[in-house]
Amino acid sequence: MALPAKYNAQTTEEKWYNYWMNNNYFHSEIDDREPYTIVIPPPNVTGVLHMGHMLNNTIQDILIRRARLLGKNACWVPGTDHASIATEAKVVAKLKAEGINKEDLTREEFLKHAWEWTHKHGGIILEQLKKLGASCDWQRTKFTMDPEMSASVIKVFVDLYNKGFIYRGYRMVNWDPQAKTTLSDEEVIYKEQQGNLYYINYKIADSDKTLTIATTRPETILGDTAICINPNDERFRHLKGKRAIVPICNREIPIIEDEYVDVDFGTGCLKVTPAHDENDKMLGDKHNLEVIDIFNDDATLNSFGLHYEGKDRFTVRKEIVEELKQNGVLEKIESHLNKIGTSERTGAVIEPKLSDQWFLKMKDLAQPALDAVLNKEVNLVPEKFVNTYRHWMENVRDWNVSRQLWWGQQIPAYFYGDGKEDFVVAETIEEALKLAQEKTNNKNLTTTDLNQDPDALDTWFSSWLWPISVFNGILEPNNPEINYYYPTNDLVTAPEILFFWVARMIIAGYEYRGEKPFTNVYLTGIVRDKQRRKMSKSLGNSPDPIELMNKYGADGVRVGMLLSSPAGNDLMFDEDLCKQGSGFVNKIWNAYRLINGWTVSKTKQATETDKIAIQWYQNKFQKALAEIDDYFNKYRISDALMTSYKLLWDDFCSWFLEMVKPPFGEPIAQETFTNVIAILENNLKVLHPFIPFITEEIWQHIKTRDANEALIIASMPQKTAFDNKLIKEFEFASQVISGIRTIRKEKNISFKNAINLSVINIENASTQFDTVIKKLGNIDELTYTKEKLEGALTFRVKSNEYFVPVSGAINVEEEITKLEEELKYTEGFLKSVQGKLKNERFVNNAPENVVANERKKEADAQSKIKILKARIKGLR
RNA sequence: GGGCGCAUAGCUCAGUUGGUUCAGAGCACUUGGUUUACACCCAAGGGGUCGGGGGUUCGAAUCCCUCUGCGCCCACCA
Repeated sequence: MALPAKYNAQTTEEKWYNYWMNNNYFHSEIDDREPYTIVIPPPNVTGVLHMGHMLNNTIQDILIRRARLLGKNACWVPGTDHASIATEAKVVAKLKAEGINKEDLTREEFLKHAWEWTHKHGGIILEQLKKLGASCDWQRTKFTMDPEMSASVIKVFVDLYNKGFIYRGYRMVNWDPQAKTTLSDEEVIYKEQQGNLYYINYKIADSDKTLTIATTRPETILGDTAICINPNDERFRHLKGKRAIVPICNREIPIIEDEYVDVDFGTGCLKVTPAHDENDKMLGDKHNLEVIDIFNDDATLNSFGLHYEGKDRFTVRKEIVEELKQNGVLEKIESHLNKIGTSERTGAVIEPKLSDQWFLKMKDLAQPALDAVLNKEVNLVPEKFVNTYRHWMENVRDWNVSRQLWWGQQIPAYFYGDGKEDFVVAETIEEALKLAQEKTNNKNLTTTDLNQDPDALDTWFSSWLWPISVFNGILEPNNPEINYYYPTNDLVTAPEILFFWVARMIIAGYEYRGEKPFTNVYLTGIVRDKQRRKMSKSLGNSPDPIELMNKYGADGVRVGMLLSSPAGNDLMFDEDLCKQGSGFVNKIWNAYRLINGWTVSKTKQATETDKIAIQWYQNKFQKALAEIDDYFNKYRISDALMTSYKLLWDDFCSWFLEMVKPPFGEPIAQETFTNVIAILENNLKVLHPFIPFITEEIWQHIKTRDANEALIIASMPQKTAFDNKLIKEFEFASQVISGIRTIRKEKNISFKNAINLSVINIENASTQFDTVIKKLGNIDELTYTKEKLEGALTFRVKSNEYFVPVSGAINVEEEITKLEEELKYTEGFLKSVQGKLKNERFVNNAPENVVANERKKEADAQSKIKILKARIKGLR
């Protein structure tokens, strides 16, 4: 059947994706085979595909398709994350645009809007992944707020509370004044910012003296409840036991002493604001200081802000500096570089704030997860992340799991009174009531007396269960699915979420399954542009993946993504790489067009060239297969692709096909053709994980197979031993062919003109590739001789000398110069080898085989020099 | 401030436990080639003091020290 000259990626890719889907090839069910499981890092439900997803999911699809071809029961579970803060922010913004304030809605009303939004915009990203070719088991698609997923989260919260791991604490937390919620430490991004250090004079009570403090946040002086000095600081001995007066509000505060204060920083006097700084809180607790919170939830000042009440903190900073200046208490302003925390989601500057929140004790839970990585039950790839992981786990801090949001799992804590301890934790309100009745000894308590904590749980508190909950392993810990598919095999994700997610999944795995959640964690790099900038929406430097796939085909983009992304290293994305990818697809297409165009003869015998070519390629293929296998074991996917790429392009197309290609107009022997097809099929299998569409297209086009089996579910070629000697001999022959080509080029001898070739075979090179040399070099007669051929062009491969007799004079001077250059090089080489051998310490200390090798090199060089000298002499 | 990592060709990167004249790949570049699959092609080439300096060793891109320049993670200096 004739093939179109141009491969149409668009229509072909859509065709085969539908075919795979219709035949249910992505779906996995429990059977006798060994399972191979990957759970997708669930993207935000309302997100759209970006280049990071492309890289990530390309790798996952390669792994899953390869496992499928290797005969495993491959199961790739897809799904999405409710992304509480990000999604809620989007919904709030959308409502605002419609003139609706979240504050004016009830929780139920707001959630209705949120679900509408989710249903409208959710899952787009999963559809986009299909275009990439992702062979996920879509029947298993999960969402972190599916009923049983949420129920798992609630069950785990209650369980951890009952085990004493979860507690409620009044603590300094990271407050995002824009989203009006707390954040975990990991959600705070520190940025360097050029700010100022303000020096402010405080009056000392009952004295006309002052003291000067330095602060970066002058607006917080209204919340000051002490001044702290170092007890060892001689300069401030006179301040001991005194009191100071806060400017503007004229409040009298104590001067306390603590060695925490750095004598060398600022003025050595520290103002203490326990409500708005973690260290100040520590000092406050230690010295029993009053706590004055001066901010509202949106970081405007409250009534403690006096005449600044209602104004934003940054506005107040400017205005208060003015006022201090006018009052003459502003000593000076210095420029100061400091780090400020910002919200990962909203970008707002974080305000440390004291509030009641829920925390998870991490220390004990983290231990098995730390051990698992250290003793390699769980492998991090690349390994350098082990150190980072260990450091974090050894210093892990308690996890603030509550968020002042509505979108997410509501915390199953029920309050029945105003006291700090007047609450119970239970999976349902009925159970809560029972517990509350017991706790209060009040049988008259009803559900209307119970108020559920309005806060929702951190998104990561649901996603840390992902590898378990997608198989319903929390609610039904003994169901067959979880027992079969868990632990999963590989996790492919970005290093940015190593702590957010990966570490916590390992923790949850050990706590709830007593077992690791996955064996290998492959951490991909960050996708950057050519200027090394991280690709992001705000910079506008990220190409649209869908457009890329429209332009280069999904196969082309997959290859493009991989061509330069070793694990853990950032990937400098360059659209040209996709072009190279589609070029590769085109190359395969054309190779098949060639083969498909041959006429096959049942009577014609396979030629000697055919036979040796097939024998060589089969060995070469096995060698490549072993290499590819090794690369996959090391998660060096790009290298595995490059090996497959060169195998197809160089070995298969440039060498093999050229060898077996029948002369123009002639048919190919049936036997040879059958072998060519088998070899092509093996290549398609190897390439399928990388470029699934073009390979399936060609596979399906070949009509010679027995069963109507799809490539996606075929079996990888069996690995066998290979003859490395044969491969080496071919390399030698290919160098002879290169030599002929060079001569042709230098002397302007067209390939169409056949030439003769004579050889003095000192290396005793094998003759089995002679017909190949004749065919690819267009050699008429290939003869072996003992005598050099005068007046012929010459070249050498190792120590063999090749002669091409030509009519017309050769340039003797040119020949001599060439020979002399080679002689000089060889003599230099010999000298360096002999230098080594003359060195007694080398001969005595180096291993025997190394010395023997040097001796062989010496002998080879000596004989080569002899030949070269004779040759030069002959020419003169 | 603490910890980890990187520096090899114009670009992106390989280079196992020191041992072939070990300096390599892909892309890019130069030159030549198209009636017979592919110019998204074929062939032949050029190109690096392995960041600087010192040391260990018979021998260093590889091990040690140091300097320089980057990157990442963690951390409560107002």
